[in-house]
Amino acid sequence: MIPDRPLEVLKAIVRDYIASKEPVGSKSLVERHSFGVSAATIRNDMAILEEEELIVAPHTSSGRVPTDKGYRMFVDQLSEVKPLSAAEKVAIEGFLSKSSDLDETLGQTVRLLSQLTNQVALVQYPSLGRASVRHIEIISIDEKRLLLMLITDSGRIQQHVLEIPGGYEAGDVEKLRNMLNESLTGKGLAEVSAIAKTIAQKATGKIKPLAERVTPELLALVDANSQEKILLAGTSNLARREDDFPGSISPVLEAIEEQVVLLKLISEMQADQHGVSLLIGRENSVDALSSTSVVVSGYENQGSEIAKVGVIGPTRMDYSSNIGAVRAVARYLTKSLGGPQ
Amino acid sequence: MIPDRPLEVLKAIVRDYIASKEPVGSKSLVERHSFGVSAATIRNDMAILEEEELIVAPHTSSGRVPTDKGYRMFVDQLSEVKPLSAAEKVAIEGFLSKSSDLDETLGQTVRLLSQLTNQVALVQYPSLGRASVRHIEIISIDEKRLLLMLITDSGRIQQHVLEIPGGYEAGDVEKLRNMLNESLTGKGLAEVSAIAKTIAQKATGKIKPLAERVTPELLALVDANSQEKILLAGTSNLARREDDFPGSISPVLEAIEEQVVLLKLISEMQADQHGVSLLIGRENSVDALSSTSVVVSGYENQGSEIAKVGVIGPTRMDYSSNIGAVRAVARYLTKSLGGPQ
DNA sequence: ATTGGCACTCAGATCCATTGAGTGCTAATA
DNA sequence: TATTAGCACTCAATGGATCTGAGTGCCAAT
Repeated sequence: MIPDRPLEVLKAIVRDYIASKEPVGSKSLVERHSFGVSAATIRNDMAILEEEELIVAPHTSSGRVPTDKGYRMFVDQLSEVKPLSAAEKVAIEGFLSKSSDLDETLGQTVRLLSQLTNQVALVQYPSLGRASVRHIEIISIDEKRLLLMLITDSGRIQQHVLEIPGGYEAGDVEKLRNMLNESLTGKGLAEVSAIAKTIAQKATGKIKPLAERVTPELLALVDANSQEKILLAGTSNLARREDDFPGSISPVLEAIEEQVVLLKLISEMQADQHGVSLLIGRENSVDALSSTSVVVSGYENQGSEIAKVGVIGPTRMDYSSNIGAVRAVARYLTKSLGGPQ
Repeated sequence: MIPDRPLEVLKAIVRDYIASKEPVGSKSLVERHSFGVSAATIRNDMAILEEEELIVAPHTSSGRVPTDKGYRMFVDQLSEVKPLSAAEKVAIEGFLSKSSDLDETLGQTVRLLSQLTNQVALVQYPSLGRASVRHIEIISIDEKRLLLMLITDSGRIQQHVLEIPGGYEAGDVEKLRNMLNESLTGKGLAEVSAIAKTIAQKATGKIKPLAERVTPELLALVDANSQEKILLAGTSNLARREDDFPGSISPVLEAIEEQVVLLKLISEMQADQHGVSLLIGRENSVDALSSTSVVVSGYENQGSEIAKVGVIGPTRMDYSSNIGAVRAVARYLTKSLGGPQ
């Protein structure tokens, strides 16, 4: 176990390094903080920390820099996160209270979070594994085209335009719609597939061809729906911190734009005591992201967690305020989604 | 006017510089191209070009680099653009022929173009100044909520969830919907505002409160609809060309993420003989974009241009192939939108 | 108009000495 | 045993000084 003072020294090193980007040495430490001991003593403590691989020296005879493990210990020690300023709270309230449309809400959220933290922000679209059908609608656009809509109880609306080369009759569409709604409303998305197929088979007479045209598209909608998706904002915030990345930032940006990778990453993260979870540096498995940290929190709808929001930035980030911001935004988002329910 | 050979020299300089990123000197020019004259002669020609500010020397004794004006002359001379490879054509066909949903189509387009060109690609959502209402739909979601939809003839679908605190009756909704459709279908979006207001006033009895609740939201939808919007893809492609940007790329990325700025920029661009228009370096008025060039082309729906697609990249880009790709994608996009019409 | 010849320029590479923040170790001290 | 002062040592960074070579501009000859 690490004794007390060395732990304090570690915290001081992390804080100073985050602030200055310079490796921090024993002398500047005793200057900036009042440990009540001399630089030599601090040096002894630093030797312990180095032994434990919590800090490392970029080269012999230079200050120390926290390792991933050091950052990890730092955040785990973090008992309280920096609370948001009043102005920030107002900003959040203002932003999120406006609209009840899911797309808009998420879009605003991600921009808000990126401005709040000066990092790249991300919002995962609600995963719809557990969602269910609220309503299915079929609307006539013109003689040969229909608009098929799927509305889920999480508020997500998905639509697709269908060509009906031979045209259709309004009455048939009406009937089909009623059939679909009767059998599918309230059902989980996972069940839709099986049920819809039996409908297509049960359909008789004039309705049959229409049903056979529509149901596959409905399934496609369900699929598209359960396809995970991430919204990003503030990519330029990463670029602004260019020199926190050895070599070039471009591989980092590439990795972040790669939805699949990001999704896998955040889906594996489990919330900790603050309701926030984070991956520091190489704790994540993506090579290009080895000098970034990810901070995410889940947001909920109807009491169960449906997806995540968070930020991603250089390992050398202000964990305290980022954790605070992510947590706050996740809460407000939950509220905002739960509200109009 | 610039004589013939100097013009050829300019072209060679541009091409060599684009390929090598090194200022190009007289000697390497005569080596790589067969002008049939000596380096000294080329130097004379280069003096002319420099006189005309088409090229410039980074420092006294170094090769020359094209100026914005030089690039401009180069592209204006460009009689034919590089045709796409067969593989690229296949890629375009494959990508775009799939879906008839506008959102999806544009999303695919922008990703495709960014991959094709290795630049940042952008697609402007159709401007709806000239669009008209195809259909208005009101769908019941639950006892206290309605989904209001606006479908325009450009295929764009916009929706918004409405809270009706006091609840509503299905019949009233039906009536209102019919009223709205009767008076608004086929009308231009610009006219909707005035007409919708009179409907709210004409409404009587039970329908009146509902109408008064719905029409403002409808107007909001029209507004949101005519609000211009741009889709981006491949931001990391810019980062990969970091060293084409003096100082840092981050201001460039910031400017590009600033929708308003970009919109203004591309809306002012007029197509040239190839159906493509471009801004080179400082030809655009955005300071942060002074070392980027923008290549855009309009795409059409129903014969009239509705919006633009294009790429943005460092001034030192391969204009020929980028122009080719942008033009091709714009054409396929037009076809793809026009097709299901 | 073109060319060979030549002096000139200057960014970039290479080498070297200097500097100073920071270290690790040891012996003295509380 | 924990702390400290003292000191020799290390090494990145800094700032000349020098060298090199690609490339130029100009001129006299063709």
